[in-house]
Amino acid sequence: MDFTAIRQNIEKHIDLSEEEFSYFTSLLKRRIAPKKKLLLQAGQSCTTFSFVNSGVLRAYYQDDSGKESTVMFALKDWWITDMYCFVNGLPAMLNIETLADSEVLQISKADLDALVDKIPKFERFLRILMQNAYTREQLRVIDSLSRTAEDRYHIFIKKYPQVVQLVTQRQIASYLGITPEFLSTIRAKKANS
Amino acid sequence: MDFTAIRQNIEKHIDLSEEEFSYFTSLLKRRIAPKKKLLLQAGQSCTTFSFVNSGVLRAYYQDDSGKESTVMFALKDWWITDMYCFVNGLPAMLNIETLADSEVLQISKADLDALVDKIPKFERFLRILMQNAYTREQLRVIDSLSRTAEDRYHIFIKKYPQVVQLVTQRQIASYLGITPEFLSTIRAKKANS
DNA sequence: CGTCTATTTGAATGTACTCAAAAGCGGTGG
DNA sequence: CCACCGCTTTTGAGTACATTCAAATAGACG
Repeated sequence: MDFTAIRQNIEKHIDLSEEEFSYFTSLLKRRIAPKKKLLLQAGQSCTTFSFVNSGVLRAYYQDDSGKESTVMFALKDWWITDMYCFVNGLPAMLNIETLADSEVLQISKADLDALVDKIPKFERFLRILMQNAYTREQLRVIDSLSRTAEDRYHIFIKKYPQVVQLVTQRQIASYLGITPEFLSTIRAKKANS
Repeated sequence: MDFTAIRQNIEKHIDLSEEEFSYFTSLLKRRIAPKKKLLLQAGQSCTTFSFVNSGVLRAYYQDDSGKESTVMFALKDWWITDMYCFVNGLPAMLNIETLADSEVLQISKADLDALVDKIPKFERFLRILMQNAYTREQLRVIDSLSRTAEDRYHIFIKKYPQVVQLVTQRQIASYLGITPEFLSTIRAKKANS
């Protein structure tokens, strides 16, 4: 298994000895999936937290009418799960699918709980991860409250240019909370200006 | 100073000895403010994290045109700050105002950093706080993407009935991302059904 | 009691959606 | 290699949800 990326990801925030790191990696399970597979399905128990080693994933909510709302995209170096259901031990509300052939490194909730008890530095690591996730979502809320769909689209492509290359416009539309048709008109408008 | 509420708040998640707790409280500064005062103003440096001991606060973003978007309300037992700017040492983007006479207990960023180094249990406490904040915001994003304003209003009054008593409809509208006029028509509709 | 702000109501407008149909694009099998 | 299939994107017409602006009414506070 290739732990280069995950090691860098963690050591951006905490320092680990070789023993600590190899204990950590002993808890990881590698999982690969081809494009268009569900790694997590709404209703299933959500007991793993995944680090993206390669590929592209998308977490989305699907309402009763079938409409999808994209919660997040995850490229290499991102962590992804249905955090609400993961921490509360509830059945997943979200679906997580691969948008390309992907490889993830997964840790179970039980192992993660044991890890933070054994090595408190991981508690800090997770605190920082959660802090960043919180502030990112809060900024997204502010954008969704204060800006038009057109502005949000331009902010999105500026903030996540790599994602734009890898996902469909339908998926971007569902991240922005608009229809694919309306996103198309926004893009047409931009082209003529 | 009355530390009953903050002690309970923390001991919901971690256990502290008397020494640990009194070290923690030695870092707190009490601040009281009458209704309609700004505890934090956009542009100021944002170096404190506040626990609400009594009263009601509101954090909001104000765009260039003057339009306000409410990010959160905080009642007794809530923690509030402009987290993004607090953790990154940036000037505040948000304003935080009292909606009633209020008392908060504040800890500075420097003291909080020292605290988590000294007592790792606080790292866990903050991790849980951030986790809850993250999942709460994520649910809010999902609601804002997948539901109409009318649904979001009904969800809001069900989820935060105490808040509804204490804040104006204008403020609720700015939390939902709609105009006060439109919230009024939603309410009228509900009354006739 | 008077003033100030919040809320309501209504008309006109704009932003975004629905539905339908056409055009584009990528992958697969013959 | 290209023809076809399925899916995505575009385009357009009609509609619904939400905003703006203005004015009336109601509440809160000194």
